[in-house]
Amino acid sequence: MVRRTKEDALTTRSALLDAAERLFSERGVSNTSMNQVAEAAGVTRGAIYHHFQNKLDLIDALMERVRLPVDEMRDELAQTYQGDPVSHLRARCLHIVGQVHDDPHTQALVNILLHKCEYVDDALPIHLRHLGGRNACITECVLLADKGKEQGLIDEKYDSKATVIGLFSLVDGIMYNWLLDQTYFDLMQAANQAIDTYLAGLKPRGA
Amino acid sequence: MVRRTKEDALTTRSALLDAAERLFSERGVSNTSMNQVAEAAGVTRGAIYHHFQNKLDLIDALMERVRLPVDEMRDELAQTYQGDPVSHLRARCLHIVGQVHDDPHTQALVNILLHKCEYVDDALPIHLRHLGGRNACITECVLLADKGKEQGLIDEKYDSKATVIGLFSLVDGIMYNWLLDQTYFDLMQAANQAIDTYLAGLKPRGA
DNA sequence: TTACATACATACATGCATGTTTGTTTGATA
DNA sequence: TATCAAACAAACATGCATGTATGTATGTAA
Repeated sequence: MVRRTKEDALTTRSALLDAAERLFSERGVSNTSMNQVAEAAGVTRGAIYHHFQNKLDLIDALMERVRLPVDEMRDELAQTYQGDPVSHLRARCLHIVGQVHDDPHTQALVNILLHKCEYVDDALPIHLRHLGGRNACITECVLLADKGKEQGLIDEKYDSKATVIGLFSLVDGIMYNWLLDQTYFDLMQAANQAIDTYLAGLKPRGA
Repeated sequence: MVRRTKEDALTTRSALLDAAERLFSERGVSNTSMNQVAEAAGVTRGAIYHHFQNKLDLIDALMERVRLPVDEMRDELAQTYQGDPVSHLRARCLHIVGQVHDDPHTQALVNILLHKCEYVDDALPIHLRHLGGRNACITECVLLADKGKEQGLIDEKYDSKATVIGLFSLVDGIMYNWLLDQTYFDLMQAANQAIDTYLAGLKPRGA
């Protein structure tokens, strides 16, 4: 059956994205063929190549559809936040982890990015978007860390950029390992304790 | 020219592993064909299929050749270490990072594991080895963390397993991000500060 | 020196993934 | 209502990756 109206076309497109997201996350990007995606969506490859140029374009649309946590974090960072900069950092990190924990779309996409695709030259545009968002987010958080140092909440000896990179790496690493084996530990508990530990370590010794 | 003596065969095998390690790390596992590996090693696919059953077997041999940092860490953990448990943990984490930083083979393999292969069912045996080593290492480090709590070096409120998972995730995340873009930050500096921060956060508040 | 096994190269068969092109059915538009 | 374009399906062409089978030259042991 051919979908005819524009709404139907959007339904098809959405079904294709859903199928791709699921299959990529389950079986890996390069291990999933366009035909498999089409079949899972109940159409043929003709539909895919009508809506998307190729597999990369399909992945690009996947990332376009889901706001990555770091992007959302940047938006919220722009808003005012009552509280000290360190609490602000903690809230944002926990928000990222929470989104991966609770939102299936986000979880699938992060899983794809961390475990189900290879960082090769062909996929460079996709990874550049990933990296670009992260770096911009880091840059903004460095300002927060600086503010924390000014307010005496973070020890002067710490370099702010390294501080933020460490914090983000901690969050990345926890999600990375949890997505590898979700039964091995509880994500939210581990994230809460680890972030608390790290942030506690930032305090000046005298305080 | 055909290699004839046993030594020559080992040379060929080694050249194949070198080529595979380089190509996989540069262009991704599923994006590199057996033919490309053979050509890079100066032989034909016949040589590969003589030495290895298939691509998975080739990767398996790659991992067999290089001792992963966590495996080495387990060995060293078994040895006696003068100093407190927390310093012990710090030294081991920095050793892992240092090995990735300094040893090209280790760096290539970790790069492959983190960025250049997809965690799909087909590659399960390889990833199981990876996970197994990590989990065993974590189990041993949990004992160290417990000892740290006994000695009053680590706050009682922290769960030891979560403590170790956080520490390992921090190390994983830093290597993960550094391998993504080695120009963005200095690995050893970031690792040193981040690990120090995390370990400092483990101390009891009163201390 | 003969005989066999090793260490490959070469050739073959197969299948699949991709990209493109063409065809068909309908909705939308004038 | 006639026409055009959208939304696909279906068929086609191509290339590559894999696995295997065969061939061959040489080291090695009896």
